[in-house]
Amino acid sequence: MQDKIILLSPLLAMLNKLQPLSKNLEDTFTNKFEIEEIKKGTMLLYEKNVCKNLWFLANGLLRSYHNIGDKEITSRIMFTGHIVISPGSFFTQTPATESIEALSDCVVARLSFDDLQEIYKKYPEFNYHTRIVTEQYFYKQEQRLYMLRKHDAVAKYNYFLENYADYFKDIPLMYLASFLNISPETLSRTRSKLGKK
Amino acid sequence: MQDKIILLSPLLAMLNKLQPLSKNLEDTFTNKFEIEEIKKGTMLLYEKNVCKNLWFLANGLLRSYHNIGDKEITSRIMFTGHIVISPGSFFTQTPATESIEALSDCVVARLSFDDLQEIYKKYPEFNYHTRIVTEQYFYKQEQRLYMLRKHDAVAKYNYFLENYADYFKDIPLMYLASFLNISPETLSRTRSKLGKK
DNA sequence: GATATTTCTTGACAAATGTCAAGCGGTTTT
DNA sequence: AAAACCGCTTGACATTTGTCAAGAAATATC
Repeated sequence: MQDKIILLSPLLAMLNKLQPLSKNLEDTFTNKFEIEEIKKGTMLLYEKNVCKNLWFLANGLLRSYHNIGDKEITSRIMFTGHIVISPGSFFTQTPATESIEALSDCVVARLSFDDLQEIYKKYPEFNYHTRIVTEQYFYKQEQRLYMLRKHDAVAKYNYFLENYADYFKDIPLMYLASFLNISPETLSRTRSKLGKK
Repeated sequence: MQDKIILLSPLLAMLNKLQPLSKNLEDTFTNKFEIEEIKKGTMLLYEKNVCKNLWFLANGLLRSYHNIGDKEITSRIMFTGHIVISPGSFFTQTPATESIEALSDCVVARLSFDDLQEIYKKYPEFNYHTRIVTEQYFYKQEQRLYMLRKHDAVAKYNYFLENYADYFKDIPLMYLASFLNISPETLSRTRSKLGKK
């Protein structure tokens, strides 16, 4: 339990900063989470399954991806401190169109959809927090769209450098390429053209 | 006032379906809106200004766009029944990176950011509704991202046909091209290749 | 209804990116 | 230590898309 509070503290701090949580809410919220340590390569969600959990990524790296033909397209990369779901699947409790995989050993805190609904029921004021958090993730996604619309690989990579580079220190370039929606070869050439910044 | 209720009725119906609004909340919410009839070509928001309003598009077509060099990139197209904001700017009340323009004569209902905050203050239960609505717009955006990651113009156009075509009946193809992140010429050739479906 | 303006299409060409294949270098495995 | 594996780079080439330009078609304006 003590461990749980420590692992969840960044999440709780963020929520309390938005608007202080009552003691009861904070306790209930904390209790519903289950801590899991998962190994690199573990699947958190398989495509076509319903995303029944939300995870707080206390430590590590995750990616979501889907297959097109024989290729894997990485749709998102998630870092320590992120709240992780497959949005369409979690919100509507319908089958996911993507899988979620651990890119490193991770520590995650898992909260089920059903438990979250119970929290909403008992503590309707929690909707305020999740509204704000959803808004934040929403416009981050908007920025990502902005990047993908950039004309060429150089523009995308420069935008990436200015806005995401810090997060990608430990990530294989092949996933970065997929994140930028370009081939690994194009990324490699772009980097050498720009002098490996 | 009667007009206002009629114009807002699809929005109110949607919200009431999520969870019935109290009479007071529904009245306050309705009262804060201002109806505006705007002509094709009117700007609702200019880049670099703060998006201080949310609009319910009761009738018509809007687009948001930003300039890259001497070109306009259409980022979104919004249809009758949509809630319209510039997300990053509205949520954080910071300057917008996009402009919003009427593609046709429109009827919009305008609600200011400040009035919305007052509603949240007086009626915290309204956070439930906006949480759900934000979630919905969030995963719609996710699907849009999915489309933009498709390999080539044919795949994008086919995905568009299956998922968006109904909405785009009255929209010049040049805006559709921008929506798909391809040039108008490529869209034209793609359509003729596929037999103008 | 004639004219002007805008949008769409088509062609020719250039540029960017993807694909396939080979090889390099580091890490892990046995 | 050798072998196997994985990610990265580089080259050659094919494919796709963008760009520029011209004309056709559609729409708006007077």
